[in-house]
Amino acid sequence: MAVCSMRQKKKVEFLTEVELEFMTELWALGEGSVRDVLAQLAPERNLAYTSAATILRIMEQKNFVTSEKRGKTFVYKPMLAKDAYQSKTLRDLSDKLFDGTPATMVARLVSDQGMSEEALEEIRALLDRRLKENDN
Amino acid sequence: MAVCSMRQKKKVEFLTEVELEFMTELWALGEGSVRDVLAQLAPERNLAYTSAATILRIMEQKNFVTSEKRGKTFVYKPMLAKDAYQSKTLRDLSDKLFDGTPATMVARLVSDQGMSEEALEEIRALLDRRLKENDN
DNA sequence: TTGGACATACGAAGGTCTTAGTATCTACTC
DNA sequence: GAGTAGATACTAAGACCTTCGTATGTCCAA
Repeated sequence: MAVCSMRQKKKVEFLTEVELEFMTELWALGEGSVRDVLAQLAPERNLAYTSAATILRIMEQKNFVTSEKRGKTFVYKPMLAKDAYQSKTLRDLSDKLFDGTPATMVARLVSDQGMSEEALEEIRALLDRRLKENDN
Repeated sequence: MAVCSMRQKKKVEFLTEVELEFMTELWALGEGSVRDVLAQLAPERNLAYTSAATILRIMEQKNFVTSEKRGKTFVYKPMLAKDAYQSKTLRDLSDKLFDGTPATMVARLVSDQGMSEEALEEIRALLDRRLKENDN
């Protein structure tokens, strides 16, 4: 039955829904215990302590976090920077839903409503900087 | 046991991995039968005909596609435009991984490698157009 | 009308994910 | 040393996903 979990033949690449929720708190905190993470969640989340502990333990098995015993409790720390995970996720999404052309993705973002004029300006500034770099 | 599948209390929002794979082919084809979709998949995919049929039937239950009997076979058609699904997905990703600020997302896309100079130029042009519109 | 080719419907196996209960461990206190 | 509080480990239930086999249905030709 539970033959899996021991070794992972296929490298686990992406966080599940709940794992992302937890990782988001860890990214914000830098590191934290089960209780720390739990405290960050919305009050209406109502997740049992043992559930949170299980989730973090699994995340460690998947090498998304490391743990360090401090006193009698484990403190968990992300092994994956948020930036890096963002990039990885975008690459994946681009491949699967945007024909592998990230430009289409940006185009969709920019042409959709929901971006302020400042945000758009900011992005253009970024692009200009980037294009200038490439000239060198 | 199988209490589910009959009615769906929670509206299904996103395609699963395989559903996205199928939907991608349907978007490309416009519409198609089980056999049509199967033919579009990579040869090494080796998916049984009945599996493909099951997947499409489930997608219909979830209202991702509609079917129409033509002769003795069903022809399936997307109920969701690719554009719309792209937008929806980006919004979701922005909320979950980019603190709800799409600009961060574009920034990450643009600063990561993997975008050609042409693509960058193209996006800048798009932005310029967009910003000009806003001025009116 | 019977057989064959091809289609759909259903059920089930095996996997992962989420959640939480129960058991166990550890350290401190009285 | 026994008890208690708080932590971790284990097990399991229930939901959903992917895949496919088997059963059933339909149409056409000989």
